[in-house]
Amino acid sequence: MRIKDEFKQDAIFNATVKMVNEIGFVSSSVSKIAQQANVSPATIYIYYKNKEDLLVSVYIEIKQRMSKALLKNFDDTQPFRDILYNFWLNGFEFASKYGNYYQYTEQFANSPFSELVQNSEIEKHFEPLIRILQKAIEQKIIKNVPMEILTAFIFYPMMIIANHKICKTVKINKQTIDQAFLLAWDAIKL
Amino acid sequence: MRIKDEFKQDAIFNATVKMVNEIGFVSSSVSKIAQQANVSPATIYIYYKNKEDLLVSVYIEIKQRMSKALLKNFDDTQPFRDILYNFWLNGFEFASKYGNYYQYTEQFANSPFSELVQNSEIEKHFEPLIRILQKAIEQKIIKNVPMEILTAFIFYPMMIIANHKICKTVKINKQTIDQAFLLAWDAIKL
Amino acid sequence: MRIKDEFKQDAIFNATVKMVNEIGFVSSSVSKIAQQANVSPATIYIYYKNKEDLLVSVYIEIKQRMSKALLKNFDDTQPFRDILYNFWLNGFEFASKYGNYYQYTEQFANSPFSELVQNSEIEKHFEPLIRILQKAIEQKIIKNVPMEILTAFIFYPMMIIANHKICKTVKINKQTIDQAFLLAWDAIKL
Amino acid sequence: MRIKDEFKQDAIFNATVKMVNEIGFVSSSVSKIAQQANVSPATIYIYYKNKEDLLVSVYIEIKQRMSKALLKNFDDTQPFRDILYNFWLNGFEFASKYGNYYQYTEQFANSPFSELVQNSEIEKHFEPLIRILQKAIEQKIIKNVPMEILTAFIFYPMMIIANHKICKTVKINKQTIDQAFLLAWDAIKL
DNA sequence: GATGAATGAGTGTTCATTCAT
DNA sequence: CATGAATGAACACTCATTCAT
Repeated sequence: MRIKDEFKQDAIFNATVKMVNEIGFVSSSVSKIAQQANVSPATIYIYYKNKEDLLVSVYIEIKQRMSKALLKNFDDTQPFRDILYNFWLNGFEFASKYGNYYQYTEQFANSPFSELVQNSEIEKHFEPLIRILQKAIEQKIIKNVPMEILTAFIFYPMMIIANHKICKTVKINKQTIDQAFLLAWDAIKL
Repeated sequence: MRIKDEFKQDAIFNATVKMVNEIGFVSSSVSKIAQQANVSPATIYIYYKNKEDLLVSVYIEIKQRMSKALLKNFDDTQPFRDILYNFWLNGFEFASKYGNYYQYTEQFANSPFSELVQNSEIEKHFEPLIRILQKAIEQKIIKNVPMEILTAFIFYPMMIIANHKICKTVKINKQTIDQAFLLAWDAIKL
Repeated sequence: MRIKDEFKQDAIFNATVKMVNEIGFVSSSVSKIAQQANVSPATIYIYYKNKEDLLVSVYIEIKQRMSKALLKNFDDTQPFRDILYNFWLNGFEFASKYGNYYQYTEQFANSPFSELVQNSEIEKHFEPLIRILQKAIEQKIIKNVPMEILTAFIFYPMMIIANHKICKTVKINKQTIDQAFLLAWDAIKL
Repeated sequence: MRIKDEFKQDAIFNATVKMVNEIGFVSSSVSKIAQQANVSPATIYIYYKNKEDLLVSVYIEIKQRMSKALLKNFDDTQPFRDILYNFWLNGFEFASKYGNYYQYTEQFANSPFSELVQNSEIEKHFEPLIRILQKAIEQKIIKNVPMEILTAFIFYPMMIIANHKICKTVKINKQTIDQAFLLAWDAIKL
């Protein structure tokens, strides 16, 4: 018998991201994705139970790659501010390289599909960051506010600014990235 | 000729928001919306050119109501910080009252439909706020960074935090709202 | 607005019977039926909730026509044997005229769909016959055995013999019909 | 070369009968049957040319087992009535033991597949019974009517009554079986 | 012999939209 | 203005069958 073709699975993954980016969640049909991947629609159902499973799986995969990228060179022996800054730079690098991944996750997260994914499933990948944030609170480096508020000022502005849609008018460069980081830092620091 | 029934148009508006909230953009079909509005599918085509027109119109309408709500009691003779704080409170009040509106805009903005709406069309409603932000920059009250960066630390965190999805674990109350405002303020202030 | 086209509904009914007769339950798809009825597949879903509803509705309709035909000239003031003989003749007449109806019911009854139809729903149409059978038992005209056994010797042999498939070798005529009735009569009479 | 695995073939046979009984002819797909038989779909195509061949072969196999069961202890030196009674008892025993076989044949016989099977192919197994029926006609023990009419009063009522579906209200026991036999006998006897 | 991967053609069903009233 | 009937095109998904191993 034939063995499962790793190349095919990858083609389906890429086709899914591409289609969702180009024509959106609403219009991305299984057959269009299949066509983009140069594969029969039926083949998709070998690798994924159904369309929902496909979309969710792609989302989780992206989130994993994302967390991996954002935590690159993560080193909790460094000063807290440096760790955060490194995280910040990683974010912009990832967003500029994989803007399409980001767009996919945004569309997914703002659809009812998102309820199918355990939030904890996603967040566990960011656990190291959460931990040093908590430590920084204890060491009175940053403000003692709920984690959700902290991330609202670190994570989301970064994503918003890095997202290419916003950046039509503003050129993103080292200076803007540093400027933005300063705002984030001022927001949270004690 | 009879005039278009204001009541029916409103029913269609509400049905559209409700359906998108309940079953998402992907599954919201014209006939389902019509059913929810107690109206024939054909009737929708009297008020809107097609489905796209319906979705876009609803989006713009919501954005208008939103800007109106956020700028309530806007008074540019007040100190800048008070204006911003008032804006902040309005945001949380709106989000708690009209979470469904917010969810609709999020789904819409993260879909390719959003490209059909002139960004300026939306932003013009927030023009008063933009103006006082620029004045505050000139007066060296806040940091001199691009407007997009400023809003990324004022507008988006507010929306994120106010959005009920986030608030499963954290109870939103006057204290958290004030805490969050402090972070936003520290982020932008000089 | 257009009103429901009685002609269309009839065309769908006939197309369903015809297709099931020609290519069987297994192969009769909604689109084939629609094509046969000169109608869009979508149109069928205006008149019937789904395929199952279509098949069941057609079955019930046929059964109603069938019972009506079999009980034609039913007159319970006549002698019991005459009533039964009349019923018998009606059966053969119906089968010869509407062999396709019979074939449909057989395919339906021997499929899992049959469980979707209340047996009582069908049997109630034959209630007059059941009543005179019971009276005949009380008057000691026929054997006192369960109703199911009686009908197994009246109804089913008639249907089997009348069914055209059987009759490839045997020519059905007045004589065979009378012969068969004699067997049925001898079977049940006391 | 390995020889075809008798065990596998049997598993496919049983799986086919089981699936058709559980979900009907219409929904019984090759892959579902394969899964039920713990076998790859491709394996089925080693033993059978195609799906049609599978269904037909299973039908013929069942019919063979059936005729064998019904003619158990067949002894044409016995009196005709005893032979028939023995046949009758065998029928009920088989039906109670192998109701699923019976259901399969009914679904098959009432589908267009049945036309693929030579009727003579099936009937040849019942040839001994046919022969003594003819002898009984010559000996003026039973009525001189076409064979199809005779069997319509012997074979079909037995099957109908024995079929478990009918027997929801009536308990089948030795008494009912004997009652029913009496009707059959009265029907055909001279 | 046996298998799971692979697929084009088909399934039942819903879609956005138009039409006749 | 308002409607439900009507539809071709598309939907998600499964089918019988073949292929490479």
